[in-house]
Amino acid sequence: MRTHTCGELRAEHEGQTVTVCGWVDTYRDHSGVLFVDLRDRYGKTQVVFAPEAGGELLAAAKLLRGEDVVAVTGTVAGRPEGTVNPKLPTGAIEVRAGQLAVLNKSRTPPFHPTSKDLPGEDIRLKHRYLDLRRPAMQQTLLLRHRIVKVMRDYFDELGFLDVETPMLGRSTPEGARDYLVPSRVQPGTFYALPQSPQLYKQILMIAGYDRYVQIARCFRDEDLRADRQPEFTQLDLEMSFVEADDVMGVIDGLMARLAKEFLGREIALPLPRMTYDEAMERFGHDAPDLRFGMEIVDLTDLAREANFQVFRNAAEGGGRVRGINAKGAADRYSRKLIDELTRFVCEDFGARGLAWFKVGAEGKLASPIAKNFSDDSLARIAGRMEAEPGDLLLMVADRFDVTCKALHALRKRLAAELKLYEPGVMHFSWVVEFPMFERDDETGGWAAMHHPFTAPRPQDAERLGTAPQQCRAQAYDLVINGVEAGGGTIRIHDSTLQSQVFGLLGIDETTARDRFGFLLDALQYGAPPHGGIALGLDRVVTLFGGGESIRDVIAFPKTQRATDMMTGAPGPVDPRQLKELGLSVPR
RNA sequence: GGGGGCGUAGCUCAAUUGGUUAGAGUACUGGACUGUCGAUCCAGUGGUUGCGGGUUCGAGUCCCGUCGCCCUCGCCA
Repeated sequence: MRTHTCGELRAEHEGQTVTVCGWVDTYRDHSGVLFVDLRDRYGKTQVVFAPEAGGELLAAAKLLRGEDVVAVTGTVAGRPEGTVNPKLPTGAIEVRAGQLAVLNKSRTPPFHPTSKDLPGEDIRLKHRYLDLRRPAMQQTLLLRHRIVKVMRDYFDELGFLDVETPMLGRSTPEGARDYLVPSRVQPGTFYALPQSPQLYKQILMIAGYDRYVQIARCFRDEDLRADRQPEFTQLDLEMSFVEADDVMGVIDGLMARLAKEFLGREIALPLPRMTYDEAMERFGHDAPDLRFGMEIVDLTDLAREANFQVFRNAAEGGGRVRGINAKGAADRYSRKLIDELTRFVCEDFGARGLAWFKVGAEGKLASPIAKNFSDDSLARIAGRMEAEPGDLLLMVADRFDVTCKALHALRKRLAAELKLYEPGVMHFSWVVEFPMFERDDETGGWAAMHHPFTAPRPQDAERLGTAPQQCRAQAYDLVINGVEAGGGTIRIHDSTLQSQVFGLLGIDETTARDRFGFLLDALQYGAPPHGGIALGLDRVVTLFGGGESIRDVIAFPKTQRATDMMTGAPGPVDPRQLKELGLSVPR
């Protein structure tokens, strides 16, 4: 139908007869002559309807409106002097129309894809077919395609095998809430959509497919965020006969290739690594944003000697007093703004208060609470925090985990407000040696921090029975710009050890056999040491595209209430369908 | 489940302290215009101020409830 796209015609095509197809982007009717910018995903080309081609053609063109789909046959011509448009790649030429076919008239659209005013996201989602016509969305989906292509090529070169795993699996109550699919054939039973292909890929290792990779769709029925959708995509991989270093090395190589391809940057390998404990100590979070400093400083020992009760009580009660130094920010934060920061850490992160000092001209700390400290004490705090005139010092005294949450949130917020990093910069790193277990607030028992198949470090295996809280896992998270881009572990390949971990997690033998019997069995038939990782593809694309929300890198995302505004999903079903499935819905 | 923000014309937004007939740009419709490119100029259509209730002489504005979208805490092995 078409001979060229709307993005490819140049001066060299002058004189050729061509047919271009696309959407009417804009039209400029000068009565005697009419211009139409025709748009497709490759670009825009100006089409001219002039009287020489006949009054009938011009009359037909006058009826064109935005988003009509047309085919135009005409001659490529250089534009008259002074009318070249340097803003368009095709701006040197135009197509002098000889024929016009209106392939499909458009209703007046609720918004125009190239309008400068972006409509609200709900409108964009409802009319996603219009939103996806926007050049920015098309570029993003192209970026996503190219990233996936680089990934597939990379893993193919390394001998990885792409294997598909089932979408209809078995529910495992651990972890996130499952999406369930009722079985018609066996009423009252349910499949679960995969939260990840975790168990299948381990089985593939046991089956001898020593390098597996998959771009896998995953499902988790939890509340949504800007970086969380109920269905999302993972780059999932697993390797046999490897240690953590090997898996991280493979991902290092992938990140280097992506950085080179999409940022035009060489990044130094191996990517920097930091232990979980160090990350919590220095940044208060297991996915620290390393694009800027403003590290957390511990003041607990100094607080113990201070007269300030809040600090003293925290320090002596087993808590911690820690702070951050917002360099040069004293003038930027008025008393009112600091009150807002206080409200922020208290209401959102459970802190009981926010202590602050502004560093004056001679390095003297000024604050409503300064009177509670001796000059010597203040000087030591200033020294510890490397305070200089103009700095703003912020401190939280509380349980360790509360200081982590509050200071991490503050650090993130201040960095954004103070523009502590360049928008285009990307920082890649690993956080390693996560704890095996964390306390489950509901049951009071132990819960797996990553998942129940994670192997402890060899030197920690014997502490499983004695000091589980001290066990560190062979786990590694890839962190990009303070975002957890992916995570993985070396798995347990020994059924005895696996049973022991299940036991610690309060999964008794009967339950374990019932749910994971196939895995425990498989582990007894020659399971190689293995491990892997999964990257959140949507997040990776968002990061490389410089966006804010993963909804913008997903063609058809869901809203915060997990609905699809275009299709209306989820929706009610016919009672007959329920009956077939043996289901009844309470009203 | 909790906290916060937003909701006014198809779209993007405005509307002073609660005060007369809710405006602008754009889109759309009609007209003018033979080189524009965010075309321009003239005219016009277009409103249950998300929905429901309340306070008031009077509500887009204040109060209560509710719905929707977004951010966030919890949640997310």
